[in-house]
Amino acid sequence: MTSKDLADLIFPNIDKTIEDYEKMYPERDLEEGAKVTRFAPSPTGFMHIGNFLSAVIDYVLAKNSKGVFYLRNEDTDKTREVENAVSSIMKILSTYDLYPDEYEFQEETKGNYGPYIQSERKEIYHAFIKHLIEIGRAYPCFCTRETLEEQRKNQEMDKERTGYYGDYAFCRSLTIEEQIEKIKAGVPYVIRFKSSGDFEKKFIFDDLVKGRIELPENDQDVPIMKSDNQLPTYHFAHLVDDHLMRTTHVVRGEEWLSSVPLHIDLFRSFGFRPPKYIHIPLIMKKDEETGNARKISKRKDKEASMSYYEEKGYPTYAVIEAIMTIANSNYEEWHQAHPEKDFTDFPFSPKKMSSSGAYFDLEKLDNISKNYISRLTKEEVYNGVLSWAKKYDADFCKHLEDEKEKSLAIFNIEREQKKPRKDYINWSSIKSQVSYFYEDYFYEDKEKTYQELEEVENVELLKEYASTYQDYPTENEWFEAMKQFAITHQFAPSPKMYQEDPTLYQGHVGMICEALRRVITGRKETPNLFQILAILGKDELQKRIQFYQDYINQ
RNA sequence: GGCCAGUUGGUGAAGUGGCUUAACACACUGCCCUUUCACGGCAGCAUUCACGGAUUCGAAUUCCGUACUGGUCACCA
Repeated sequence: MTSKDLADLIFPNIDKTIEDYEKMYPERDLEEGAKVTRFAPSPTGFMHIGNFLSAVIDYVLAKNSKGVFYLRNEDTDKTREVENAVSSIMKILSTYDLYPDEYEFQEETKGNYGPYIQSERKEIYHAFIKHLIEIGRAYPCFCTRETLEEQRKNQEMDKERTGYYGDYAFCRSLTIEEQIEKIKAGVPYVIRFKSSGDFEKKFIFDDLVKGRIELPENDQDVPIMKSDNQLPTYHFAHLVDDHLMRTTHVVRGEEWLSSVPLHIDLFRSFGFRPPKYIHIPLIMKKDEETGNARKISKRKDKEASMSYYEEKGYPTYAVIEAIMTIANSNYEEWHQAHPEKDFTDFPFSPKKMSSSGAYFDLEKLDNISKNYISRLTKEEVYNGVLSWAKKYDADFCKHLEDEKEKSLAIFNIEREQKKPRKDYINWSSIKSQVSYFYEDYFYEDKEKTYQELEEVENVELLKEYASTYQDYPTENEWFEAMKQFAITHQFAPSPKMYQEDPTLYQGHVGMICEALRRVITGRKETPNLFQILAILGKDELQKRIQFYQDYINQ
């Protein structure tokens, strides 16, 4: 009996060889230096911001070098799989214009290196495992979970390193006859990789972010194929897929760093050249309770999920910029210097990436987003809010559509000028900032509209002002008229004059403006009053003053 | 616990032996502008780079130790 017999017994129907697959998936014909990257999520239906970071980096790396960015569905753990997970991932990627060059679900972009769904690659994995068994680098292991658990406890008690290695790798020393016998008897088994490392020896490799890393060589005989569904574990799928799909750069979270010696051992067992590794820092968050940094968690932190940014209505570009800033902190500077360039043109450098965990700063995001929205045209803002409202606020959406011209005018307040107003943080925040413009919201509930204001005096004066109000072509003319109105009612035309001798006046022009602002908007703080008046118009102005009077007289 | 990595202001960070009396951005504070808010302008915000020691004419930058934080040690990725 030889290892060949064992391999044939385990995989009787596998007849393709490694060479066959090498021919089927040849080296990619790309320009010198082109990078092939992949985004390889497991279909849990949840897009973590850390995953997104790696997707963005993958994308930039590929685009930057005229390479290929592909999507691979890592669905080897069928117990965690969620329905439609991949389509929701695709949706997020496309929201941010991160279209994979290759993936399974669309004919025109289906690449030549598929299938891109791991559960459909079983045969390929089996061929590779079969080869490993034949050359004596893999073996079936019949240990039950219970015995392994027990062994681990014993190791802990003896203060030994835990795991399946050395003398603890019990099934490693089974003879081929014994192995065949057990398989024929139907004993369940996993396939383990026969490691070649020595834990006492140092293994040195270069990570593109972290630089040179020294780790112990791998001496663990890790499972590479599961017993129940015969699918590979992550480690083995990584080897087979990234080799056959000709990935040049593997971008993943730093939680994988310590398994690199295993992965490289795996690559070497086939004589393959391992890809370059880019282990990116985890995205952290300050824990409220302990004050310590901790990995951002999908259960506790709403901002861990990419869906948060969509619900809040952050413009996609703002999110990209915030993410790119984590990737390389000089991104903002670069983008300011090259405003016409796309983020994919950014010369991302793994070396420049911080190697410690980064906080994703929501305040910074707000700032980026604010600046970004301030640079948009009124139409762009309108479309942004509208498409957000379509999904999340049907009522507001209706107002936007029914009163489109007015809405455009609102969004244009203090916009078409050198330094545009910056007060919209994201699409979801806009409604509350502009609601008073819309009659339905303004007149909905007197108490609510005026709840935050102390009483405004001089309502009669405002009424009189309203009767003289007309459409002024410029702000200057409006304010001149306002000053004139102030003077005829013994108000100073400027606060300075009033302050010089308050006894001469009833007040100053600003006080009238303030009163007016409060009465017609229900707020103390608003944008430019002239532009608000221009949008509302004389009739509405008078109506609102009357509304206020009814409110205080009731 | 073993192994690995990280530690620069409130935050993200630049910085790889002298040009650093530590860049930039966010946040914060004060003043100015101003009919409110926002914008904008000006000013302030780490005499110091977790701590201790060593190397050096010279260290945030090199080395050693300590502390703290994170990662990893699954038939999960």
